[in-house]
Amino acid sequence: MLSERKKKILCAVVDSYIETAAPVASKDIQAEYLSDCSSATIRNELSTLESMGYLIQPHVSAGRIPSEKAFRFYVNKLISESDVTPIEADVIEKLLNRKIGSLEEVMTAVTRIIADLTNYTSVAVKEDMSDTITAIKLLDLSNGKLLVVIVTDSRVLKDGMVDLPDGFGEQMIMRAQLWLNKIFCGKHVREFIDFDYPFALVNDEFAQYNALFKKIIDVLKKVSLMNGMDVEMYGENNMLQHTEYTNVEDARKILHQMENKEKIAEILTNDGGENGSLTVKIGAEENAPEGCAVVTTRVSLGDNVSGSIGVIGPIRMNYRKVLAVLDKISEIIINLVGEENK
Amino acid sequence: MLSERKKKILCAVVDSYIETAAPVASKDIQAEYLSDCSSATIRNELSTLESMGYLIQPHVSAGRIPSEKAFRFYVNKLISESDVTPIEADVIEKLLNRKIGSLEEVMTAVTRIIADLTNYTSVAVKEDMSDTITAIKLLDLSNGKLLVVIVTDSRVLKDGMVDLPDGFGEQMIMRAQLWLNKIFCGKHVREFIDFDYPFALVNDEFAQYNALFKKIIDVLKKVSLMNGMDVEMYGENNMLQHTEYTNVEDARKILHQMENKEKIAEILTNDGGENGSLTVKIGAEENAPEGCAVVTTRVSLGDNVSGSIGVIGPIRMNYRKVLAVLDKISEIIINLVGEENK
DNA sequence: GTTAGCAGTCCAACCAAAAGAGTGCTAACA
DNA sequence: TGTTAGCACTCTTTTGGTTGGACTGCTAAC
Repeated sequence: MLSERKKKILCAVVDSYIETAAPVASKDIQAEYLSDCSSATIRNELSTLESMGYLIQPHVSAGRIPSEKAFRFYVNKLISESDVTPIEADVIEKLLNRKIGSLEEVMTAVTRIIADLTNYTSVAVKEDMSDTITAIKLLDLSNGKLLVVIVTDSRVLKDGMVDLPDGFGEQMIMRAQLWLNKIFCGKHVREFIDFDYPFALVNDEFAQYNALFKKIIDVLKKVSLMNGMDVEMYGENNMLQHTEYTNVEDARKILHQMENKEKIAEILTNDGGENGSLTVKIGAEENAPEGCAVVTTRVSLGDNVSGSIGVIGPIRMNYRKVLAVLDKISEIIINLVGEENK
Repeated sequence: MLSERKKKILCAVVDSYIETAAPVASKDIQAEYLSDCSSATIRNELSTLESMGYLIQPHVSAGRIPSEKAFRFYVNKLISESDVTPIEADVIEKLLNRKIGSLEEVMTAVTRIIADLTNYTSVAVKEDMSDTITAIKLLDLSNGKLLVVIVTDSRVLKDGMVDLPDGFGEQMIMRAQLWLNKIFCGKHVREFIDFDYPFALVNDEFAQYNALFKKIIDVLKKVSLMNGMDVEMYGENNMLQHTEYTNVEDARKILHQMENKEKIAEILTNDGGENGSLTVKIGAEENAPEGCAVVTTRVSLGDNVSGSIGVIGPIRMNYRKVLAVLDKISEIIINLVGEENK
């Protein structure tokens, strides 16, 4: 267990390092955080903190920089003390209130707001656990095309367009629609990832529908590939503003990691957490992208839909601010969803 | 007018610079491109080419690098001699043939293929000149929501979802649909950018429809903002691979310019060009992003729809390859569209 | 008009020296 | 026993100077 003074000094190092990105010297700490004891005392403490694994000294005549363990300690402290300053709460609220619309629109708005406010990269993931098909609608666009709309219990899946075979009149479209509903309603979207066309289902009378059905199933397959997960990301290039990535090679690597949306989505969603809970993952061992930390909050968006909102930034991130912003955002969204379900 | 030898030397400088990104010395040219005269002769020529504005000497004991004027000359020569090598044509064809689907899918596939093949950034823009509304369909999703589908003569606009007011039965939805079609069919999508809700249009009988109509018009507005232009972009991060952007600050600037999709779309579309024509814009004076060049080809996609496909890269770009790829791609797409219209 | 040769310029790399930043240790003190 | 001042020591950063090399421009000869 760390003494109070050690805690104070450790947090001072982290705070200072977050601000300046430079090794922190004993004198700095004395001047800015702990004027009631001398730099020599602080040096002693720093030395033991280093041997405990909290600090790293790049070379003998340099100050100390915090290890990932130190960041972990710092973040735990922030969260446990719920030291989440309600700064800018009203700004966020105003920004968001203007943009209420579909869930997708909220996601887009939220990522933009967070990225702009924090200057890091922001991600939102929506997971749909249910996605049982409740209806399939065929809409004749009167130009030889058919719009296929797949409705699930929680959303309208991205619709696809299909060429209408010659000689398909309104009657036949209605019949096709009936058939499709009979076959697919109540099934789960994910069942179609490896779906082979069931010729047996279609008797001779409906042979002429074959081509059409095949195409519609292709639409279903495509949709099921997305697996009920929507990922929205914004501010990737903000990463380049931060001093840790001074050479282009590093920057390239970071941006490359960001391109893997599935991976990022997994990081955000893979440990449940309660509605409104805040999680922080630091560094590659904790499964964040290399050299990065990921702060996440989870929000429940209805019975079978849940979302994660996150910020990705350098390990030397302004956690205080990020946690505050995410906390506020999740609160607003939870309220918003609550109201809607009234 | 340049002598033949000057042309040869100038192109040699550009070729070499494209390959190595380093100033080109007279000896290099002699060794690799022009062994039938001495380096001293080449030096003389280089000196006059410099005074003509084609070359730049970073310092007195360095070789020469090409100016934008030199690149202009080089590219013009490539295009006029239609020196477009048909390399990799079959690769492109195979890749694309797998992905034929809606125009949107083709756009996505095309940008990915081009970006991967060239290692630059690729953009595709689809412009729709007509976009007259031919039908508005309201689809009851049986969960209190109404799906609004707006069909134009050339495509289905992104549909929006609207809450169904209480007590709206099938009959009323049908009537609303009739009304909407009466009001909006034949109008151009762009008319709705500054559309104020015309209360006068709605007589007392339809007062109850007011709220619904307002929402639907909001959907229309949102759609018209996109102004019939679809932009697809891929490979932004490829820019970081190129040696001109060695410091992160420059890289950030470039990527920041790429974020402005509207600007990029404008660059790609603002001078017409024929079906299959190739255009190259070099540097900021020619309206490309700073430090970049943009190679564009235009394809006609039907009566009122046209597209531009482009590559954005550093001014020191491998024009030969890029021109070849774009040329082939546009050929394939033109064929593809041609077949469909048969 | 072309070329060899040479002087001249500038850059890049290297090294040494000096300055600066910070620590660790020691000895003294409360 | 914990704290502190002071100093020696280490390592980095900066500076300045030197050298070697890369190219050119010019001159004179062909």
